[in-house]
Amino acid sequence: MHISDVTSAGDPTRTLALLWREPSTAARRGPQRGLNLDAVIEAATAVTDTEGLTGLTMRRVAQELRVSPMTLYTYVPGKAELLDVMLDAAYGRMSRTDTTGQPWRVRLTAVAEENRTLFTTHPWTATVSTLRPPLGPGAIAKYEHELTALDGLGLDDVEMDDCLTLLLSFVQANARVAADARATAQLTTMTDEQWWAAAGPLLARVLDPAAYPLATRVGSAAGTAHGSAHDPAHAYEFGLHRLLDGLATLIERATPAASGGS
Amino acid sequence: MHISDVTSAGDPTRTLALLWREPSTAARRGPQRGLNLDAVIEAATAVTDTEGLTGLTMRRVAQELRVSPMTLYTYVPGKAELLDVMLDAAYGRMSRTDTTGQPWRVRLTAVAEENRTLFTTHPWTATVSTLRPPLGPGAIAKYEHELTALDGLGLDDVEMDDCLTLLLSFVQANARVAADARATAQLTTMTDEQWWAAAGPLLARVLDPAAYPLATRVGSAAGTAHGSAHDPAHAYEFGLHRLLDGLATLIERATPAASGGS
DNA sequence: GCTATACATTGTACATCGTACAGCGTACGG
DNA sequence: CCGTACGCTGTACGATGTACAATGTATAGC
Repeated sequence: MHISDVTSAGDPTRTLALLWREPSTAARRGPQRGLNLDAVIEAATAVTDTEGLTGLTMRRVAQELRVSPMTLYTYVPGKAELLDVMLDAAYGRMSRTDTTGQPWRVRLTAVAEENRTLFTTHPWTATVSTLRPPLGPGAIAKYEHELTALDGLGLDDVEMDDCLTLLLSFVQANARVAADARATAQLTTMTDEQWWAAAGPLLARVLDPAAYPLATRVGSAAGTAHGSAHDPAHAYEFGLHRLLDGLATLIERATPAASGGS
Repeated sequence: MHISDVTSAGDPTRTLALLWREPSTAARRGPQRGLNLDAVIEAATAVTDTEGLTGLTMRRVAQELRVSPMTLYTYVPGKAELLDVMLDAAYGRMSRTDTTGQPWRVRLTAVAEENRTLFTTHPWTATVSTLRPPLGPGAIAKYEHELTALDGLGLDDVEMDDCLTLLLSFVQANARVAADARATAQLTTMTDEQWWAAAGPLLARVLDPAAYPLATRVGSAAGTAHGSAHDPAHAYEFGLHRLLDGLATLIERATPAASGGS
């Protein structure tokens, strides 16, 4: 039922120490640790990749590591912080294409594509809120990299952040739909196509086409065009083009010389 | 912890009958019903408006109606279907401004604004997945109304749906941030400003500005420009303008005559 | 009017979650 | 060599959605 979780729900000090792997100050006294933070992150990520955010439970991760559930709390203060470090680690592992010298459209498309790949390989990353991002090395490196794609276009600092936020928000929104589709399909054991195939005829019985002419016409046109009333891949292509067109009027006003390719 | 839920997780037949208020075929035999579906919807909506989606529990709604939790199952097959009818009811109550004759930019801005108002008055509507929308009278009326804003612009049916989807997806993504902010603030008893105020200095200690020049410069510029690293209202204005600019190149190619206002 | 039946309502119960807490055993600092 | 800090674990609690059986009520058919 539940799909999305919050990050950074814990104490910022503790979380930041975790993210930046601050070494423990005091000398270790007790027994050897059987695991380490990265092992926990890896196991948790593996579980969540295959079973979704609903599958991410402390018990499940512990089982994966052949350890009692409570043991995880030795390495992580709680589930929220675990999600934080998982996210930062995923950011850190993203591929970062060097597109210096290329037209800005190519550079922004690459940024979008890199995030799209992240959301594809780790669908759960699309559904967590990044309002309070994990301020770890991964997230910072990602931010730095993505800003370079917007550097030298005549935008001021705030505009650069605005453009990046808009672009990433679009890619994430698009990926959420795909993630939702997967989660819902798993939850209801019914794919989207099956659901629309079941709901469509039923709807036709109660729906008066004369009362809602546009809805019925456009709805069925869109439904038949892509498979089943919504095609994330098509929406991505369409949306990205519109969005870049929209950024173009801003960017080319700032630097009339810079004409983006494609 | 959990913010987002899925709609339409139940049997489409049962859900559609509920949405369209199909009268029960058989004659009523047992005791009088003490409530009705709309009362349940109203109570559930009131609870969720004030306490968020996490506050929406069957027990809580039942308590509001001074009834045992299991009683709700007389009026609704389950929580998923309850969310469906709640959403459709909220759609049905949305105000629909008549903007016929106005320039397309004005019309689309009105559509965006109406949805923004929905997400403001009922924040939870922004966080539920509408991949499988509640196909009730409210949702259909909303779809019909919003499509009229895109009618007569020379777009084909699929393009109309594409444009609307993109626009609504943007408004929803923006509203999700605001909803997340509220939920996180409630969960951690710490506002966004407080969180950034706590995390910022900590981050400055571990972050090397030389290694991440753009991130530190742009990050702090954006942070000081709006209150705290992200301002949903600003992002909305900025994004909507870019998005309409992007749609302009599509629309004005379709109908060179149609020049949008603003 | 009487009874059988359909239905509204409810208390109890179960599986699942995160995690607080106390106990147990280990290995290092003095 | 011993006290103590720390890793690890079993048990337990409150919260969730909802299945199930029991209880009571109002109507249909006679």
